[in-house]
Amino acid sequence: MALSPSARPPLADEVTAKLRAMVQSGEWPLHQRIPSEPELMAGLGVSRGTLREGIKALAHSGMLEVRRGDGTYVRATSELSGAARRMYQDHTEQHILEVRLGLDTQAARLAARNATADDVTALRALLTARDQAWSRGDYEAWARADWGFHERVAQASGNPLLHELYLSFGSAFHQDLLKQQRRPGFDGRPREGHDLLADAIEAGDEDAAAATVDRNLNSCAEWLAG
Amino acid sequence: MALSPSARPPLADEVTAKLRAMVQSGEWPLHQRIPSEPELMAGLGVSRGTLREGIKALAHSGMLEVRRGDGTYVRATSELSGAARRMYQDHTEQHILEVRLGLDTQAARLAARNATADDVTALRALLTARDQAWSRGDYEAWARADWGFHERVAQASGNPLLHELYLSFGSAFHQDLLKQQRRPGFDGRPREGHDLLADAIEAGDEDAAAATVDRNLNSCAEWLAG
DNA sequence: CAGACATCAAACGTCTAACCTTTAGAGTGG
DNA sequence: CCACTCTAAAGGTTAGACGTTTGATGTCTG
Repeated sequence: MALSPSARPPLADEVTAKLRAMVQSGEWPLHQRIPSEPELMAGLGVSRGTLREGIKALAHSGMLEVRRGDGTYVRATSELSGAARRMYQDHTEQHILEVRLGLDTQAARLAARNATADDVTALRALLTARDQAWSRGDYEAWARADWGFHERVAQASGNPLLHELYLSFGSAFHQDLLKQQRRPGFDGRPREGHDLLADAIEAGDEDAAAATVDRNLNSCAEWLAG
Repeated sequence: MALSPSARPPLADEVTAKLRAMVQSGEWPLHQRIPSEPELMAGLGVSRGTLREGIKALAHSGMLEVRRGDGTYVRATSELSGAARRMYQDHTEQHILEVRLGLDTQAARLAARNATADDVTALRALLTARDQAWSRGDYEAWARADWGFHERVAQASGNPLLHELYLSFGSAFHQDLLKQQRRPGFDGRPREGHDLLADAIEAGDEDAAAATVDRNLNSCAEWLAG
């Protein structure tokens, strides 16, 4: 009798889901070590093999990193980032930049449509921080602020999917950013582009926002090629 | 002798890589069942637990589907699709469409820049097939041709990363397409938009190509909202 | 006291072997 | 021809054992 509410989902999948929930809920913070396998076995009431299947699934997707002889650490809060990072290794800088251009342009357009006053305030603050960091030669802070600005634009788009995609590709984008900045003669203070984008977003001018991003990244592409 | 170039990577990871290679190389075609666990154990020379870790990693990413009591089947050729599909469940139709608009627009622009004569020929052929399918009321063929057209544009962009991303999101995009077409009053023959896009690509007019996609999808969005 | 080295315990990596549950398909009887 | 039964195959799960790596502890030496 099929009364059986049975057809129960594989235990290992439940384990995977529970582990993912622990990470996404923040109970296991980023960069921190999670409990050892024996502890989790006891806590979840499953055998080691089952538990390891769950762990490895998340490890493979980049969310966890398992270090032999040491422990297992949280490396990302989303599962896309792992796959995205792996894809990156197979593609050139130019192709990455082209994809980013597509996402960035759309994010800017939507941000112009949907950004709140808080969004605009945050964007302005990040631009100020970016400028100050450059002035005092703090490259790391500069990169963080620059990336923070772009990521905030994606968030201001009001589209969670776009935002998450952007975050997932973020690590790679950010790497490119760092690579750029180390080139001789790079000037990290092109306020024009970023300020214009913030202006367009605040004004709600979608076309201007999109055009600004387009101009910024295209010049960036030329600079890379040159 | 720790010079050891050793520090060999986990065996399970090698297994995962080998399985992925089998799928991506096409040796294990889509929708087909892969060898059983005992066979793979013998073939790869690893224990069942190790093998299962590799399989489950790919299963979790959506590339394989493991059916208890039956076997394991190939469900996708990329690992992004699984994560992408999962993300889809958490987002609305509108947000999906917005992301697609960003990717589609960029694909069209790049296609106008890089498309070969073969690309254009293929695009024209797909449009013809699309039109004919609509005429004879073959919805499935219509959807297939329509999706094929868009996917071919992404391919013609000459950007493998963009193409792969597009393919990864393809299943979900296609689902939306089918949902649309079932609405009463839907006219699947808007040749204008698609033909104009093909024209722009053939002419190498980037701005026109991007504008055409923008117009098409925006009207589509309005139609969905209305 | 500082640094190099030896040692140990903890944690993950892998293997073996068994038993359970589910599934698809062959086989059988109506 | 259909429905039922039965069975072999395949994956699901568990248990225990041993190997390997890593980080930390402790000790010895200069």
